[in-house]
This record gives sequence, C-alpha cells and structure tokens, in this order.
Amino acid sequence: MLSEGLQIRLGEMKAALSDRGVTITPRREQLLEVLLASDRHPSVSEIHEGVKRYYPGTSLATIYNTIELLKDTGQVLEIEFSGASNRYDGRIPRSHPHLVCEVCEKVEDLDIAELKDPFEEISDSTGYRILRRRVDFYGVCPDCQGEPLVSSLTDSEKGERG
Amino acid sequence: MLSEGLQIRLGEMKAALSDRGVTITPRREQLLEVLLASDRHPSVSEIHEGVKRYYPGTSLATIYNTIELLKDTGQVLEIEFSGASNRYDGRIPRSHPHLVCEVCEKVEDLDIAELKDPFEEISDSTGYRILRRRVDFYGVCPDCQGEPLVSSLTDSEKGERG
DNA sequence: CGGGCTATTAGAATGATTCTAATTGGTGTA
DNA sequence: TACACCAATTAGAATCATTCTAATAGCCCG
Repeated sequence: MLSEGLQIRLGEMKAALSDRGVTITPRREQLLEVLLASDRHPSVSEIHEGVKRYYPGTSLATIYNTIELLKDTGQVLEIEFSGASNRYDGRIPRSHPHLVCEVCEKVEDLDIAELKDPFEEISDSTGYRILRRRVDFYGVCPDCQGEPLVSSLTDSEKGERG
Repeated sequence: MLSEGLQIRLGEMKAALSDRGVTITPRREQLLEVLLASDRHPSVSEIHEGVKRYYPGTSLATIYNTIELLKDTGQVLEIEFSGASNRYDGRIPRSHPHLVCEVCEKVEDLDIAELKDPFEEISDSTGYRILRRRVDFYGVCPDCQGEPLVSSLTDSEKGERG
C-alpha cells in the first residue's frame, strides 16, 4: 500500500542495509514498511505495534536493534526528546526542520525551502567538523489551540507540582 | 566571583522568581550562581555537585525542583538529549544555536548573528502558534578530531553491538 | 547431519527524571 | 515562648525509555 515514491524509498533503505551486509529479514522488511507508511514520525513503540500486527511475537529489542542499524547506515532520522520517546523519520532521513505540537505531540515536517546551509561557514569559523544539525520549532498546532498549555506556573498549580 | 554582567543576570533571575512568589533560599541562590558561573551548559548532576560544595546535604530533588521553577519563569534554556542528561543555559535563556561535540559532549554557544526570525512566517503558513525553536549543530570539536567517532558501523563492531 | 553465524527473544540492568510522603525551617501571631 | 501555617527540602521509591545479557531459534553452507 506504499505509494510509488515510498516504494522507491523502501528499495533505497533495503539496498543501503544490504550493502553493509545486513540481512533483510521478513520482520525487518515489515518494520521498514511500517516506518514509511506512517506520516507521524512514529516512536519505537508505535513501530513495534505496527510490526506486531504481522509478527505478533516480535520483541521490542528487535525494533531497537533495527532502528540502530538504520541510524548507522544513515537511513533514518532520529528526533530526540528527553522526557518522551524519540521519533523517527524514514522518509526524509537527512536533517530538516520540524514542527512539534506541545499539546498533542504531533511532529510534522516543516515544508519550507531548506534554510541556507551554514555547514561550511560554521566549520570554517569554529573548527568543528559539522555532522548534522537539528532545527525544530515547538508550538501549538491549530487543532490544539483550544487546549490549555500544560506547563505554566499558576498559583493553584504551584502547590501540586511538588 | 561572577562578572558584572553575570551579576546583573543573577539579579534578573532572582527578580523573575520573586515576582512569581518563589522564595530565594540560600540553596536556590547558590544554585543560580553555580549555573551562571559555568560556561559549559551544565547538567543537573553537575549543578548538584556545585551546590553540594556549599550545602553538602542538598538533594538532587531540590536541583530538579528549582530548575523546574526556572523553566516555568523562562529563566533557563533546557537543551534536551535523549540518551544523556539535559543541559542548561542560564546565561542566555532564549533559544539560540549551539554546537555539540559528539565525542566529548561539550555544548558551546554558536556565536553567529541570530538566524532571521521565521516565527511570523511559519505561524502564518502553518497555523501553529510558535513558542520556541531548537537550532543545534552536532559535530566534532577541534580537540576531539583525533578521536574515532563512536557510532560507525564496521564489520568488527557489528557483532559486539548486540 | 553438523558448524557457524546472525536474528531474535525475555527479562534484567541502567540512568535520567518524577513522584511521594515525611520532615524541616522560617515567619507571623498570641 | 509556644503555636500554627506553609513552603522548602529530603530520602527513597516509582517510572519509563533505552540498552544490555545470555540464551534460543533459524538459516545457509559444507
């Protein structure tokens, strides 16, 4: 059920793994399809649920292991969160801006022209070898703008927060 | 021992807390000084160590609680990492780019002209209410460029990695 | 069939963070 | 001084994502 574009992307991912000597097992192929089919930058446990529909006994460790292989081969972008699960983008594995809703935790691609690439300039001026960047915008999505924001400090909350 | 600029910043932080009805206790004041004195964007446990030099019995929970108050009043910037400790910037509490060394975990401010502000534009085109952004560059700092990079997938490592 | 290797598993371990329940400490008042 | 109140602080438990460990299963090749 993957679109033609995602089929091509699936082929790329499999090729990249194979080139590194990684076997494409049925579970792994299913994982790739689940990852690509989702437009919500799924977490490991969401991917796990998806794979378990086809291979019910699949362990969480298998998902983590395979994601690790994808990271090592540059085939998935990891979007890190400290208090919550990381999210994964297999469709566009290179760094790009995201929009993150602080209320519903939606993660969307931000589809603007790529910010002009400062890798060279930063590398020259700092001496760093730049490997990747993270550009994310956090806010409240249109669907959630009726909802109260979680973490503001009000008198009534202060005591509850410990 | 704080520079004059940091003394001013300290005053701002205390005022912002007081304005919200938060008491400035000796431990909390010490925490603010430790946070401001460090130029390495310290983690909670680094701050804890610093405070314990003056108040040996201080609990980790106190550090977490106070950091929470600082976050709620916009007086500290939290730089999130998923596998490691978060890091905190009390000197410049508003979103700004950082340089993160993938080898030694140094976090440095990236001192370039602020990227031109796309908040308005993104807000208009997406409907999001933009609250903050995260712009971080990851790479290898000059000191670490002799070191091997941790996470590359080589034949000899594949087996060890589980 | 047997050897060797990779994939997979369940469950334990880790580590940062948050929560809980109890104690401490300070301030204002009689 | 004694007391009450309330916030600050504490130790330790709980949580949760992630990683690790050790064992088993599956597969290809001789």
